Amino acid sequence: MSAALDRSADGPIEGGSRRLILDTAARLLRGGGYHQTTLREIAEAVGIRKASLYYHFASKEEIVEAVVNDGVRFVHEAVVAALAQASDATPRKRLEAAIRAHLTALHGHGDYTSASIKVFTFGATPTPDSVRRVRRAYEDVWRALIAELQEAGALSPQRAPDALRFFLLGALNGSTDWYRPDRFDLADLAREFTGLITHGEQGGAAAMAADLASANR
Amino acid sequence: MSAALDRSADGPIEGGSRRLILDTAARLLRGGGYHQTTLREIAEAVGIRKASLYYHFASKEEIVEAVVNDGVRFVHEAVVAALAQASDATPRKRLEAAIRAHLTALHGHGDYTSASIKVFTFGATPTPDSVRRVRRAYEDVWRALIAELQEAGALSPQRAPDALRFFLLGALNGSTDWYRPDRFDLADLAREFTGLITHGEQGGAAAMAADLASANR
DNA sequence: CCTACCGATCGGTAGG
DNA sequence: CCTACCGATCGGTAGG
Repeated sequence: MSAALDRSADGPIEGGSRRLILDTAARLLRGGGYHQTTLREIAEAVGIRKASLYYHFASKEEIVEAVVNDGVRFVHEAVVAALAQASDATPRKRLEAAIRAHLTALHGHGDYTSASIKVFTFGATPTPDSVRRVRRAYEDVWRALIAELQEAGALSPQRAPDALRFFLLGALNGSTDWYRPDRFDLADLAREFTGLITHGEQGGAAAMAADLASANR
Repeated sequence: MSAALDRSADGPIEGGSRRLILDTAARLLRGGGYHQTTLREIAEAVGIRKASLYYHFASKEEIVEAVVNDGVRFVHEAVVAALAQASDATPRKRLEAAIRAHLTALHGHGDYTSASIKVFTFGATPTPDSVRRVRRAYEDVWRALIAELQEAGALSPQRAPDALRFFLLGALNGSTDWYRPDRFDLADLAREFTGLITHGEQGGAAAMAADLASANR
């Protein structure tokens, strides 16, 4: 939570109120989406009256926007960190690290990330600009990674990068509809998914050669 | 529309009323999902009063259920038909035909199919049994196809079939979030997606050999 | 298929 | 952070 957003000096409010509201909203949005989640539910779960939410936020949309952006930023940072840590790994391993980080952020931590996926649309109102910006920034990470992997030969250069990105992110985010912690292991899933798309038209030989070249540099 | 469901003999109702309601509901559900779409909207778009909807359906849920099931059945039949027509093709071509049929049904015909994807959850009420059955029946088509392709070597037998199915169907259905007719060609997308997952750990050589063997039998 | 109506609930505001 | 209230709208029903 940034200090600029903390209004604890402005009124009858303790430190974590705003964050508590967002935590609660994230949990409910994750389950119900935009329209199903009501301000009364959020307020009741927090332990305050509904009208009190308006001391912290100007509207329902502002609450949802904050949750969604936090969720995407969290995945974004997790993937960037994983790629930085795997900067010397093979292209394949870098892809696997990015996929694992995305899946882990999506399922392993809190509710913000899942809520972000669930709230793809903001109902009748258009998607806020800030949300589009934050999403776009994260997509750029994958744009760059896919370009890198295609150059390195770990992903077939014959595949259209946009289709590849849409396909992969769609498959990863779709996991919110079927993933169950007791049934899947996130590291296993990441390995499976990486194996699924790691070979191009030329097949595994080229990718293996690329892996070796990368490991030796 | 089955004759058993046509109640045109029961009251002041013309032939296509029920179907017109479902067509309209499908269009609105596709855009807004379960909670955003209201009975008033549907009625107004049809040109009747909201209360009149209850002459044809017992509840909002019944309308949505009919749309969702019709949508899944439509994709199901399209994919089965495509596979039947490609029964002599290579495993790769069969997969591509199934993917193309799924994408075409999803984006090329009416609103039922997209509405089915959009209405993944039925709000607070649990997903109706009929919906679960219809969805499951369609998943079984992919279960069988994936098993067939893994046996034939077109998909790596090292990949967990369930993860593969979730991954692929998630990616295909996620296309409702980004697909634009003016930007993508469905046949091109199908070819891209097929190329993406068509090679296993052994790489393209094994798959190519399998294709040749299949083509020669 | 209609008019008329229902209680419940929605997001949001007034005023403290 | 509260009590009290708002108009609008929801899915659904009565009765024809």
